[in-house]
Amino acid sequence: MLTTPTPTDPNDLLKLENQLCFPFYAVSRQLTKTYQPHLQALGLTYPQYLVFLLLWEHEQLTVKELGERLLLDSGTLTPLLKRMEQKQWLSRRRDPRDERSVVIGLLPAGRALQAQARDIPAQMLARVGLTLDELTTLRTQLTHIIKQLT
Amino acid sequence: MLTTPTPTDPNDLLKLENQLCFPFYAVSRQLTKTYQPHLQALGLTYPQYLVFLLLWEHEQLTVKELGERLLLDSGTLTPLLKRMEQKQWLSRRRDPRDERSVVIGLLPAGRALQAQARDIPAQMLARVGLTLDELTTLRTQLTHIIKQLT
DNA sequence: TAAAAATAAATTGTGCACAATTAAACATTA
DNA sequence: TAATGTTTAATTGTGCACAATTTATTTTTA
Repeated sequence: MLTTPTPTDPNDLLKLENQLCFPFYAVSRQLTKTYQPHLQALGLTYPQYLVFLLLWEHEQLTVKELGERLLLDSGTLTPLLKRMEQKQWLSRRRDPRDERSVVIGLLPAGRALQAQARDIPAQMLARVGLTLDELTTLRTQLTHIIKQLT
Repeated sequence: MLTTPTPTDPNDLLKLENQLCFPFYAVSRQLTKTYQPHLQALGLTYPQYLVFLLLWEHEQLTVKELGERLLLDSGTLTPLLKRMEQKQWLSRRRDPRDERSVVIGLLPAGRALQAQARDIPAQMLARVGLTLDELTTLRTQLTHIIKQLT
């Protein structure tokens, strides 16, 4: 045998179908598009929805804390939060005890959106067609990859 | 027993940690960041790299075909391809047999990049720390989700 | 405590992503 | 074949993402 056992083209790894990362990139964008109609009804974007998920749970968080949890920096968050502030959904003020920090606080109009968002997760789950088990397993794997890369 | 068997807060589904989609969103962005140093060395962005993966394999594709494979529309592709054209990596010309279509063709400078990109997939694979088996299984699942959502 | 280092946001500039609209070419059909 | 409808890109406008730099504040250290 002079040929290799599996005569693989060395360029096979550079084909789109063999990429690991493209499926992640594609799924992420398709998921965001699937959220679109639900979120549009509330007048918010997907990243803004993520900010609300945290604020509905915590009421108050600094920009730094939001950034750590969402893996976003101030270059992304500052303009995004300013847009949300303009809609009276949240407040932005310097922490008096540390003027470097900006504290983001949930306002009544923002709190009121939670009720309207309540059914979104279940509707999304139905749409992707995964069982709760599959979803949990997948989430564990993804969380592990995130930890690996961060 | 007056309480439910598993007394779950109805708002639990609206917590970030219980989201399906955030991990996808986060993994996708972290992966792109991990590509960054490799791609920067070649002077290209991640979406531009994806275009090259297709052109290295097919030499010529219409904007429509690129869009179908990458799930991107002309609003994204047209300016991206114009930037790649400016770097002499590819050509853009109308199809003489159907003037509606624009054919993207690989140019020598673009073809030459393939050699420099050859090691990127293996380095990325090592970086994410998945076995080839895990990767294959994951890719199958993701491809299924994409089909489900598209 | 004065100088140096570190931290937190904001700013600047580039490049996607995508919805919505427009324009041109082609196909269909009345 | 003229009118209608469809297809393909390009355009316009908004909102992320992120690298790199800047500014203000706080902490550390000499």
